[in-house]
Amino acid sequence: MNRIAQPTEGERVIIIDGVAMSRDNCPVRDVLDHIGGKWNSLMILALANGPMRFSQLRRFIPDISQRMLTQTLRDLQRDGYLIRTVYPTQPPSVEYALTELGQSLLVPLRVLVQWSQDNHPAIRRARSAFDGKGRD
Amino acid sequence: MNRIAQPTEGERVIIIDGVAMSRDNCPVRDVLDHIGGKWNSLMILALANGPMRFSQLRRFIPDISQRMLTQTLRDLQRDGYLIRTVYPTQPPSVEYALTELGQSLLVPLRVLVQWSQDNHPAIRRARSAFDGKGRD
DNA sequence: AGGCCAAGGTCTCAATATGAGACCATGAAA
DNA sequence: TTTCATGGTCTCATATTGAGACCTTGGCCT
Repeated sequence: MNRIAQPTEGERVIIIDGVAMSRDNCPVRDVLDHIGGKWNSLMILALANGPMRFSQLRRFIPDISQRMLTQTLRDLQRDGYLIRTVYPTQPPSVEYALTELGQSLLVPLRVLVQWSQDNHPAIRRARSAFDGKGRD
Repeated sequence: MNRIAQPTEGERVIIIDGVAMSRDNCPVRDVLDHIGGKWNSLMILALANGPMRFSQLRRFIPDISQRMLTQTLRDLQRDGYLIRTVYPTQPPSVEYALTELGQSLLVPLRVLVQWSQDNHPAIRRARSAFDGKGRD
């Protein structure tokens, strides 16, 4: 479960559960850094039950700015999580849909969602306990 | 799998897989926003196989700044994922260890890690395909 | 004795990321 | 004729993060 390898003299790269803790050459950090973005995983979940258009997503996630919506969609498209289809209507409408890769990411995301629901009360308790300790 | 409820006249809160897309009153977004931070989930994974001290973590995750290390640890402690123990040595040493809550978060995180490993090649392919499309 | 190092931080300042909001072209609806 | 919706981009203000100096105490080396 924990391995240590030394690529060059004196340097050690520590790997836990397949996660190299140094940024370079670590698949997991590469993926995590992207889907860990502020809006990315939420966007995947938003598209979970069918394609959506730009403005639709905007209304769907009310607190995302148009700027970040564009950028998040581009990032996810670049990584192959979704496809962008432009329909030549007037004005053109654009549809975003999950790819198979995107769909498959739903599985681990749902595990996380489930965990969050189950443990949210505990987290809230911890938080108020911590914040309460400030006073005396 | 998809429900719509209206808390106040005209307002609609859309819920997918238990994730309300509006920020407020959504347990999942509350949790996700925190563990989705840049260093948070990585830190949990770093502590997966035993407690560690501050400087140890710093060496472990070479590209985190001391500032963010402190802050990330505080956040995780606040949410109850880890405990901070100060040993009254000279100079004092501080140990960070996962709580039960933190340990339990390892389960969904590992699912995500597994997925990342499995799908990293596909993502890299998608990325270079996308970037290649820029030229002509 | 003087200098350096490590412990676990905090403080300041620069770089980067995000948010708020104006703007754009088009065509349909009012 | 003004207005709206489409899917964006552009600019500017505000967060968030990174880089690096600084701090205190004691041990080690010379």
